[in-house]
Amino acid sequence: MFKEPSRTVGRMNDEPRWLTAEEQLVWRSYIEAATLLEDHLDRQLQRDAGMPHVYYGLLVKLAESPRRRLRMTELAKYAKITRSRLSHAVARLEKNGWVRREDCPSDKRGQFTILTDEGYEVLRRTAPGHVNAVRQAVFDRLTPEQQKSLGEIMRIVAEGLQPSEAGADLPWLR
Amino acid sequence: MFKEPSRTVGRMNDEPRWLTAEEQLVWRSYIEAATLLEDHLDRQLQRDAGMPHVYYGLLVKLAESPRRRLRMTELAKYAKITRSRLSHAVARLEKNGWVRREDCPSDKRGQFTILTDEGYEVLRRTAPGHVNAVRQAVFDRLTPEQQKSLGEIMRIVAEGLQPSEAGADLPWLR
DNA sequence: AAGTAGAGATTGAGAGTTCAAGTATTGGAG
DNA sequence: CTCCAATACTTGAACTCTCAATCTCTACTT
Repeated sequence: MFKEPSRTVGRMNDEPRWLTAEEQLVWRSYIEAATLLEDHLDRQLQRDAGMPHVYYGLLVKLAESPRRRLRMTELAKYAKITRSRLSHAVARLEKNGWVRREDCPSDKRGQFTILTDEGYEVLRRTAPGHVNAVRQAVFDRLTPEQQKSLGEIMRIVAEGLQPSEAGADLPWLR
Repeated sequence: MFKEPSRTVGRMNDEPRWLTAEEQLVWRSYIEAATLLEDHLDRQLQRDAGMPHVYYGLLVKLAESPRRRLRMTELAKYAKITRSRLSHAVARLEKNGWVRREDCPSDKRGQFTILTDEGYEVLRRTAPGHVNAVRQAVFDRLTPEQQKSLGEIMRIVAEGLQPSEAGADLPWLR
């Protein structure tokens, strides 16, 4: 990405393992596609649903949850965002009337975020357009094998970046 | 993602083509990995280099360019970001002394962004850490086949989202 | 029964991004 | 040569995100 791999022989090698030419191409493709895609979906949803992609994702998670509600921390975990970011997001969605908060009865610190009927309606109205955008940008262009492959690859990458559930209490084993 | 595919037979079908269960899993994995990864790299670079991932990418593009300079529009195109975003970004990088501007002699509207020695130095110092982060998060976890596959897939997706160069003037052929 | 470390969530300020509108310049068309 | 649509880039305001507090409440621990 920035230097040639060193051909150093016969001595300690502190040289970082630079990306090979092929790896660079892969990485570049990834960055470009990810940037363009997120950008594309953000614009699509901003235009058609009045919110960025992340916010849409939050509503989807809520819609899929029992009683259309989730605790903040849970929602944050599912959406892979920080609690702080979620707080701001929910504040905004609440202002839109798409979501409302409710105190958790069993834990006074806790808050539920609940998808309102209005929020559900927004989702119902805009989901088709969004699915269509995703299809056009991704699935319609890939063979079934590539789709499967993409799933496996991204699952691996995601797992590597999570505070892994299993064995989380046995940090010395990681 | 939100509804079951309809089994409608024998009439016009306006029903959007919802994602199948497998497609949903793929998409979910993609979103999660992409979110976690961008987040991870942003944090890593913010900590070690004092800038977000996109800004780092800009410096890299400049470093790779002849005379370490690029026209704004060009740089924006390479980095897949809008000119507006780039303007703000360059303003910030300029304030850091990592980049400077120069007027284009042949086109008075034009501006070059030029990587300063100081900017180059930041890159030299922080590149190893960044490459390492990328390796750890991505390449070290994937087989060579998966790496190749990822490259092909993302190249396809990226191409689909670009204002395709070739035939751009023959929109009816697209 | 306090005392306290930690969990759940929010806040505000600063940094980054978007969108629409702005300025300046260029390359033709007539 | 004049006009003007298109290009190159910038700007400001509104919005979003991050980071470091902060606040409240819970669950121990002693």
